[in-house]
Amino acid sequence: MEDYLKGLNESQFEAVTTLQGPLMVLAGAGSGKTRVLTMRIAHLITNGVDPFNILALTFTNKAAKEMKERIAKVVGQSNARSLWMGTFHSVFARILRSEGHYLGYPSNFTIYDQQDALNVIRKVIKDMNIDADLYKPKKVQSRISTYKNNLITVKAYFNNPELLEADEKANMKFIGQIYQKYVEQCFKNGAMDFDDLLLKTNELLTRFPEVLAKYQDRFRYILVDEYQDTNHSQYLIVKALASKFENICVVGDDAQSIYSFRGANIYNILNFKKDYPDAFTVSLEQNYRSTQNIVNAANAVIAKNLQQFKKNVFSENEEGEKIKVYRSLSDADEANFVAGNIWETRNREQRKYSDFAILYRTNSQTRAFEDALRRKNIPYKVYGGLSFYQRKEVKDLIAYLRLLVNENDSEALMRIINYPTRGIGETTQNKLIVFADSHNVAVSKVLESLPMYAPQLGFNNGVLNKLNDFWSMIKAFQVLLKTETAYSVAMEVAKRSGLIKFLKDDQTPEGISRVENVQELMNSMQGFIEEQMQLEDGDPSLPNFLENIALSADTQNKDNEEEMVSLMTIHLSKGLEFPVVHLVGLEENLFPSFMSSTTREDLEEERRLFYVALTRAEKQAFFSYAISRFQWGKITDAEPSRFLSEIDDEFIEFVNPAIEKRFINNAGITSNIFDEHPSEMKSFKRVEKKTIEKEGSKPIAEPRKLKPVATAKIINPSGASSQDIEVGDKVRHDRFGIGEVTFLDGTDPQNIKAKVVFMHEGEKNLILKYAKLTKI
DNA sequence: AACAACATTAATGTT
DNA sequence: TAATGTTGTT
Repeated sequence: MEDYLKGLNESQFEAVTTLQGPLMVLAGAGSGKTRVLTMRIAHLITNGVDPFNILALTFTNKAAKEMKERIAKVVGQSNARSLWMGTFHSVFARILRSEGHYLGYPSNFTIYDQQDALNVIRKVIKDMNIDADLYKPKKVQSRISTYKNNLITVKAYFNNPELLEADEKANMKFIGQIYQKYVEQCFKNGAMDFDDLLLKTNELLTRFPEVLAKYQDRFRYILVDEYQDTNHSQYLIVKALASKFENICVVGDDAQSIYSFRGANIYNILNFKKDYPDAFTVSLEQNYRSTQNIVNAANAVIAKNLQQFKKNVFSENEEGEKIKVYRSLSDADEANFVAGNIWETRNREQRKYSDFAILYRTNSQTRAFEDALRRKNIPYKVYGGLSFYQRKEVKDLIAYLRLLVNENDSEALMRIINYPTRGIGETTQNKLIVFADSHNVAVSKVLESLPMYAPQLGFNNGVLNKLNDFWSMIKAFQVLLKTETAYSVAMEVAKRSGLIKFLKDDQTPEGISRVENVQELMNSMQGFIEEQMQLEDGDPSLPNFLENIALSADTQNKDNEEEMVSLMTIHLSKGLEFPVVHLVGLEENLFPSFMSSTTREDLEEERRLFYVALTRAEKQAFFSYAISRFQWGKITDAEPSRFLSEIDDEFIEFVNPAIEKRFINNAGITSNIFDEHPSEMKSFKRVEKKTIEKEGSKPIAEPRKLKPVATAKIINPSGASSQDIEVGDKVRHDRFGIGEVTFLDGTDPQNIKAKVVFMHEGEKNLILKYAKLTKI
């Protein structure tokens, strides 16, 4: 037996060695899925399959890269290299580059990311002169995305009475026209958005049988990772390609389908057996990652979902500790607890900071944790968020580079035609666009033949010269591109366009960081080029670099070496594991998200998300929630997430820091359910809310007990005036009006909370720093 | 054209 | 609140 097959359990072995025909591998969390996938590919190659004939589709670029490395270790570099492995988007972008001419696309088409696409949509809506309040660009964009993912082209849309009617009813009757104009604009620009990469691939394979045959023949063995998160468009591509040999292996876990907002269709995996009646199914049910307690708790929650395969995920690891649940007063409080707990646990158990992760539902929760960690001098790293390549200054430079590669990209052109400012103003720009539109040519074509168009454009000589200068500059860059490396061209662009100088003129900290970001872009480019040069079939060209950054959001590599706590959204954490996980913000309307509380499907997805989060933990998990949270610019009350009540008591334990108990008692809230009757937790949701509201709005009987923990200074953000505030003071608030301070809490002057009973608005928890109270 | 003041919106998740 | 877009002023 081959070495790599040793140590596989029975079902893993089956999944790895069943090479022919359709196969579905249901891989529970932590069941060694990646190992199975890599070993399976290695096994294919060892058994004489040419790597050239294998297509492996992953969910992220990172996953592809890691897997490739692992495969290379088994079958050698050269074998691994000729594999086709990558995300749907990157693999089919590559195919479209060589086959796009069938559809009228140039091979150098630009890939628009979400933001680029949104900008185009904004302009389309503006040009149509329709009510921008009704047609929110983001909403329109997600509509269009849904259509594309379901292969509803513009034509199909207008031929579909149901859709037309639905949009009319939704007061969105212009959607179709916006869709049409958007598609036309992208095509004119020689650009595809993310959804196009899949949609156009489908079009290519459907309309041109010879192309389909070519790739069917090429991809004799197809593997799809994270199959539960594929959308309809992806499903059809896979189906078409696999229909000849039917050597299709899909791997996934229906319990971890968390991307329906992006069009993922869980029925792709649930119905796999219908698509391939002969399919063989293997379930990987043993979890090697987590303690029994964690696995059981996760199972308890996911069991509430109706739509799923029956599985029995189990662990034979140690039983492990119960999951500790912390209740806190505010988001800041929660963050302080988590930071403190990480510090203590690290010391107590001799752990590294990199053993810890803080997982949250929304990116906006990051800030509080960053603050708390920084105060305690705990090193941390935030993953995701605004990616480096989304920053304005970086996008500006990239726009130049894009324009060099694809002149037709009018988006890029207009972005930089007057940036840095070179006297080509709004009026001139508008005239250019209108003219180009009405003559049905790209803006670049107008600039290209400026002398010819000049009489009709009616620009004065000054403007003409400026336009000429700009375009000659771009042309000069293009010439450079033929002889120089991408890096030196970019350097030249940055300097000669005046971009660097423009940025350097701004000596504020933000300005300086912008210059650094541009430098960083250059560095990453240099790194990319070096990496590509080392590859036998590498491609260090500028177009390839641009494609790479367009399709990779996961640019931040997880530095395992670094001693840092990881902060990320649950979505981002999929596929990762950490010894200790803090799952935070477990509140109704946050997790589950307020957007998801309406339909059962949405709620089930939130539950799967919870399942994913909890199963990231190897040894210990901590839950936390706050009873009030600062969001949308004000403090809102919150109640614990329903998911907490879905876990049996035997797996969790409620703990609260002493200081908080004091607060609760002092405040006259008789909510001691956490301390004295843990067995009543099942009903705490209803009980607690009522208790707080009822007790909180009562006039406080014994004001003396409410002696302030601290006398706080009102910290006015402007710093202009600050005054002392104490319990009993009458205060005025911008929005809530006049009220009386009934309680103060907190020792850190930056973070003092006040309970104020307002005359009309009732009781509010306020953080002094933000509340801008005036003493009266 | 550049800047400042003002107004609005946002914050489920991402290839 | 913070980030972004819009309008107004010079």
